[in-house]
Amino acid sequence: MELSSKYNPEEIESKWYQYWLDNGFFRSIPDEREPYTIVIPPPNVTGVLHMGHMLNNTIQDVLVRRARMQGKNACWVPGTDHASIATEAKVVAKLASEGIQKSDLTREEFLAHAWDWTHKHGGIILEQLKKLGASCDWERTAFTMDEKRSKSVIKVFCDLYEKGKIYRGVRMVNWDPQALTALSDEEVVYKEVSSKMYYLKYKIVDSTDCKSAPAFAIVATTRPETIFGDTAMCINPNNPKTAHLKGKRVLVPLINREIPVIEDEYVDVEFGTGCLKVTPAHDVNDYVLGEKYNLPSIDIFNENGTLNENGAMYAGMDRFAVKKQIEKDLETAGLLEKVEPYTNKIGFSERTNVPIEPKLSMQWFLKMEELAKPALEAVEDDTIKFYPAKFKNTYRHWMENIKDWCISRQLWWGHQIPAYYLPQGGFVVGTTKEEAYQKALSIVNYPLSIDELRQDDDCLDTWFSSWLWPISVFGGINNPDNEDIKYYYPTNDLVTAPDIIFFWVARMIMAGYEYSGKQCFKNVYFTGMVRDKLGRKMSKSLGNSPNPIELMEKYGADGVRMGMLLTSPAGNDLPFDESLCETGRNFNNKIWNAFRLVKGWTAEESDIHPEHEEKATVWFIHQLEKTRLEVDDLMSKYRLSEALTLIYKLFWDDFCAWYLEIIKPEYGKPINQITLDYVKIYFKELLKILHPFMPFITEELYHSLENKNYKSIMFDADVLFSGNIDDKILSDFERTKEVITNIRNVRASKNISPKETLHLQITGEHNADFDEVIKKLANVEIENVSEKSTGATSFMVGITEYAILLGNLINAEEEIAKMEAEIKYLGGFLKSVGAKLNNEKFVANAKPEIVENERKKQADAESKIVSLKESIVGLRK
RNA sequence: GGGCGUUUAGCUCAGCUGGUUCAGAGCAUCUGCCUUACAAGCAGAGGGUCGGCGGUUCGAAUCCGUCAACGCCCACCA
Repeated sequence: MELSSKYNPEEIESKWYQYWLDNGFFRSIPDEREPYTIVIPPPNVTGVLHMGHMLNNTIQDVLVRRARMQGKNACWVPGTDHASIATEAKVVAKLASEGIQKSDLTREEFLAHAWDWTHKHGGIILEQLKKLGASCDWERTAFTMDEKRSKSVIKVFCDLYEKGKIYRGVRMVNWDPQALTALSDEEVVYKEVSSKMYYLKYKIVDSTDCKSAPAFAIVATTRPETIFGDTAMCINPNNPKTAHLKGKRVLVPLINREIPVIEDEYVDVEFGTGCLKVTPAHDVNDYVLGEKYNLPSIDIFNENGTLNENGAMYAGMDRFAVKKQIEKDLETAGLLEKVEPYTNKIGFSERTNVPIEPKLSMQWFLKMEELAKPALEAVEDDTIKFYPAKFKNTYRHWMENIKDWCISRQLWWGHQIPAYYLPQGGFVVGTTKEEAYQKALSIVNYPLSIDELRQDDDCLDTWFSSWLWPISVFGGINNPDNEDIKYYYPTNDLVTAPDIIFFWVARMIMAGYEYSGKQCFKNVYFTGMVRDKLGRKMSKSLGNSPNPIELMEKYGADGVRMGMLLTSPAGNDLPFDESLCETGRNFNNKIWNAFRLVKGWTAEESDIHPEHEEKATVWFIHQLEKTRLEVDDLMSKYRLSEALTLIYKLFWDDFCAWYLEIIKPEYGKPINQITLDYVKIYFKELLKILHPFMPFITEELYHSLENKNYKSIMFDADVLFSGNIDDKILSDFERTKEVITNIRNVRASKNISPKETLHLQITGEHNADFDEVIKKLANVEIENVSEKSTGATSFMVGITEYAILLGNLINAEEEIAKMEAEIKYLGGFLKSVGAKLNNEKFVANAKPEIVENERKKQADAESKIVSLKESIVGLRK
């Protein structure tokens, strides 16, 4: 069969993925083997694959495949997240485009649309992951809102409520007037915006305008539209500039409502005018002041950001329109002293990108302090390890200052809060309406039918389901003693991005201890953020995000996987450039062509194993095993890109550029059978080391290499070599490489064809083991001499001199100049070594082996100079 | 404002507890090659006073201090 000189991934990739699926190779069920478990960070159910997913899932697949190859029972649980806000927003937008308003629908109708949408778009992303080669156990695919997960969430809510950890309360929340829901602090993004500072005039009650006592107090604010919610003005008691306001009352502009002047050191004397308007309903700090001084709180907004009846003449207008209008009206009324441009930071909704409105509302909260304790400890003492460890700092800081978690969201798409309100006030919590009803009956003293219970309209924050993920995917909440949870839990590694360390990672750790009494995973690998090569975040609006599917079509999944991994140290951002995929593709091609070469060889039985082949074959096994150990070490530290780079060099440089070149027979000639057997074994080993990184091409070649009926490379856990690595063989071969490179250099500089055999003279200590290798790769004849001939150019490797006879090609002047430069360099080197050795403190303080080494360096340099000088004398003859 | 981190070749990064000629790798660049596995390739080469300054030490890319630039997180003076 004629093989193309280019590797063509498309057909091969789909073929093998189907083969893996058909044979159930990703399936995992508990058995006697050691388990290895990863749960996927569930992507949004209606999302599509982006580069962040590519990186994250490639890493997980590498870890899972590696564990599987090591003979562990590897289980990678896939799934998706219902993503309340994001999904609901998409559904609302889609309905709007059809002329349907959410408010026109009942909850049931809306949810029917949402499920339709979910079924239509859901799972696309999982199909895309298959293209990448993700070896998930698809039979375990879970969804944060499927029946089992929903049951878990409700059970946990009820349990936490029973334990007194969940409570209801009026709190200042971040209100998203577009999504019509409260957001957690983590869902608010602060952005710098250029706005205006308005200086408003509040008339002082019972004052007349004169120089000593002005009639107005000036308040600086960026939000004049909120004056209708003012319930006090605040000054700093220590500020002489505002001392005249003490004990006074002032009038809110335009509506002339009287409010008191209060005093608190919170007010910054330096900032603005020293007078602060206090609007407890619409500002977090004002809210705190309001609590402290028992101020009334006037809510002036409707849920959608328009003003309510408290907004007087502006009732019904949108907050932004009011801001514009009120500026004009204040101006007209002579109550606006001035307006200045001002830059400040405003919170925006992460999901809808509209400015959030601090708003008082009734929400559900979860007490976090107790939950945080074991979770903080586990990370502090490395029970749960973070890679890179620097994220421990971030984690600690958050956990030590943890606030209660607002878990309710005013959405329909999600888990509805299992609290049921009673007709005459109060509520009960129960996993089902029936259970709640029974509880209600036990506390009310009036006749009650089940239909009179009204379930809370809100649903739970999405993260309230994802924080249970590592347990709930194994049914560990509903059935804590089942086989799966006992076997797979705690999971091994979690691979995720650092931006959800609080949202998700911290909360999973807490839920883990609360609901299993154990850590939920052992290691957390934080990936970096994928950026473009200019360092910008990838985003749809910039259009700088490549389509992963197209990338895989262009470079092959293996090529893209390699491209992603080549430069992605944990926790550091990944500046992605398509050329990385090109490198990956080129490497695939290299592997492919190495295979073509080996596959094309015919073998010849022979009793004699040619020396160069035998020696190189021994060398390569040591090189292979050395690299394997280094790779193991790097992988244990989650240094994936370094491990991959080592494998890359092992294959490209050591295997192809050196080993295959050494043993390659002349065109059309057969190769020695023993050598061929070894080459195939080595090739197979290389494929095995490569497989976690590049699953497709390795599976293809593994099967093609020999006609044996292999099952899959995925389970080939055999270890080829268990002997000791012989460092001498490795260092001797490194010297051999150096000799060969030097000879090639001579050829290049003298323009001598590789076909012309040269004569090499060796003076000094030299291990002849690899002489046959040198002869073949450098095309030389070798002679050991005590003194080299004249008319030769020479180079040194260590303290041995290698001379190539060039006859009349030699240019004595050039040679002398070269050697004199070398002598000069060595002279400088000797000087610095000598300085060290003559320094008594160095000799006294440095470790003996260091000193000994310096002595050796000195002796070597001296002997080199001697032989160089002799050579110069020889050339001058 | 508080905290964390980064700064080494044109680019992306290694360099662990100071000491092997320790200044490295890959990519990019340059030179010469279409040599029967691979031009998506082969053989070579050039390129950095390790962000600045100061200190500790016999010895600093490595440890300490300080400054600067950049990045991230937290807080949010209206």
